Amino acid sequence: MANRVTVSMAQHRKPPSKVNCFACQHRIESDWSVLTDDEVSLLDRSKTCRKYLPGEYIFHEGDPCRGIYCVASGLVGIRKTDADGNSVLLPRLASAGDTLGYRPFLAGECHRGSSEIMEPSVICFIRGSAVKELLGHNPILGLQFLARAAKDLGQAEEHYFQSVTFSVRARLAHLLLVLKDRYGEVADDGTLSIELPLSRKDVAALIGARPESTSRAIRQLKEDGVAYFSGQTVHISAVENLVGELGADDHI
Amino acid sequence: MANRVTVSMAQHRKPPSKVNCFACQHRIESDWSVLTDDEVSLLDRSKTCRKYLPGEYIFHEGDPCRGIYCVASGLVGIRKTDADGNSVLLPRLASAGDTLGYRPFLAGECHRGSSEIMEPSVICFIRGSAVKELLGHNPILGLQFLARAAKDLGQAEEHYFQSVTFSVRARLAHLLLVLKDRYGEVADDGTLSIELPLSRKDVAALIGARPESTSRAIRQLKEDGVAYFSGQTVHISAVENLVGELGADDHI
DNA sequence: CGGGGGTTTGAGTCCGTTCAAAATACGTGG
DNA sequence: CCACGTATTTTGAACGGACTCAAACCCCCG
Repeated sequence: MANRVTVSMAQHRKPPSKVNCFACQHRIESDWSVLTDDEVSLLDRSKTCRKYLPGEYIFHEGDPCRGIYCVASGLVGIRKTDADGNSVLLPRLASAGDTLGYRPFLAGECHRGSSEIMEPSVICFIRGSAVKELLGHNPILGLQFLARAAKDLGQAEEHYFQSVTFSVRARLAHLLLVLKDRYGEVADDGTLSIELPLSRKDVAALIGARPESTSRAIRQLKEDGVAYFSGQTVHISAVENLVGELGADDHI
Repeated sequence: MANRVTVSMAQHRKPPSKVNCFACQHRIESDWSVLTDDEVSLLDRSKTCRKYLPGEYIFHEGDPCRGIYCVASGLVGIRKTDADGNSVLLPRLASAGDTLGYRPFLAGECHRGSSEIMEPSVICFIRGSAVKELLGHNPILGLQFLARAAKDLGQAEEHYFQSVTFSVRARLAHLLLVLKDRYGEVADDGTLSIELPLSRKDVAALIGARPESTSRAIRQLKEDGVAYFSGQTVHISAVENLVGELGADDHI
């Protein structure tokens, strides 16, 4: 039902740039769910919200980290660029309810990547002092963050492992499997279709490959009947095939 | 003073497999430094210690995570293996004072890699219930772990980035730069030499490459006068050269 | 009906892998 | 101390995947 309300609101007007933490439905299933009313109130008072459009940046590599960001709606990625201009998107997209920049904040470091808006988004910034106060006040919040960090660390190590052992094609298949949970829809005939929130270039950056290589991998998957790309949407007849791309390649 | 006692003990006999947390000199510069005496006492009572020899495993991929491990001495690596038998060492070696397996424990997951002993080691196992109790009792410990996890996450993402953008040669150079802090020694003439605690195969697994490729990269570095390998020791005349391998390749 | 960016395709090259063989190091027993 | 067998490391040649550069294509928008 809450879903329905949101949808109808979206039809009337864009999400307001000033978000109310109490009303924020994402909060209750985020790390912030453990806060008391008083603490939520502090959180609410300590934040500033802003709308962003695709291509904009929230912060840049090397910027000092003065607090953390909370995605109220939209989608944002972390981009890292090396000296030669090679650019990579870290395989950790943040959407509504996700916290952004908590890693450098907690490690006491500068931002190590630039956060780039991929879809129109509303982002809340929470002052570092408030985060510190909340962490000191409510130990459970720290444990929430800890579990989150531990999960993200596992993901990151998994991605490292895959980048070293998987081909571009397998990494693409894996990306589709991840995106299907968030952007996939099952049609009446049971086939799965995913509406990618990303351009080809960004898909490439996400799997750590050039756009050309990604394009070829896309064609291969099409030729082998695994996934059919047309524009931003992907059609998949059997998810098992995608999974098969990861494990044992094709051994009898 | 506690320092002096430990050192003189080490001169007489091998480190005892039963380690005393109070006397452990690594504790004071680890996450556990924030514990009170009572808490250290609990820690001490809740642990079991064991000696391990190279090639042994502390735990295996898929094992349930029943607690965390503390490296009293030695060196251990985390190995991940895929369906085809490809094996990779995560670029996160644990030596004396480091905590092992805290990630799956805090994320509530099974072990995602096997921890393999690289040097003769003494490892303490701390019961999960005790860790939970300590975390609930002393919020600062949670924040310590949080900062640790945040740092490790940064490292992991950096390694992902490098695996995608760097060549084998550059990754090897980077590994040397990391190992020099722990295993490097500066000779009288100012040159640096590193005694690698790893076989070639393990060096290869650490940078995510085949031994053959690693061997060729080693030869290249030798031919270009950057680093001279002979057996397990590496001689480096100018560290700047190593650093140069990372950034802008050779642009004038 | 043109631009113009993003995407795809093609050809050539480079890097890293694979497979196989030689060389070196290492431990053990004579 | 040397000889021998094994395991590790290095080398070589051939292959393959991914990258580079360049051109063609497509789609969206003016």
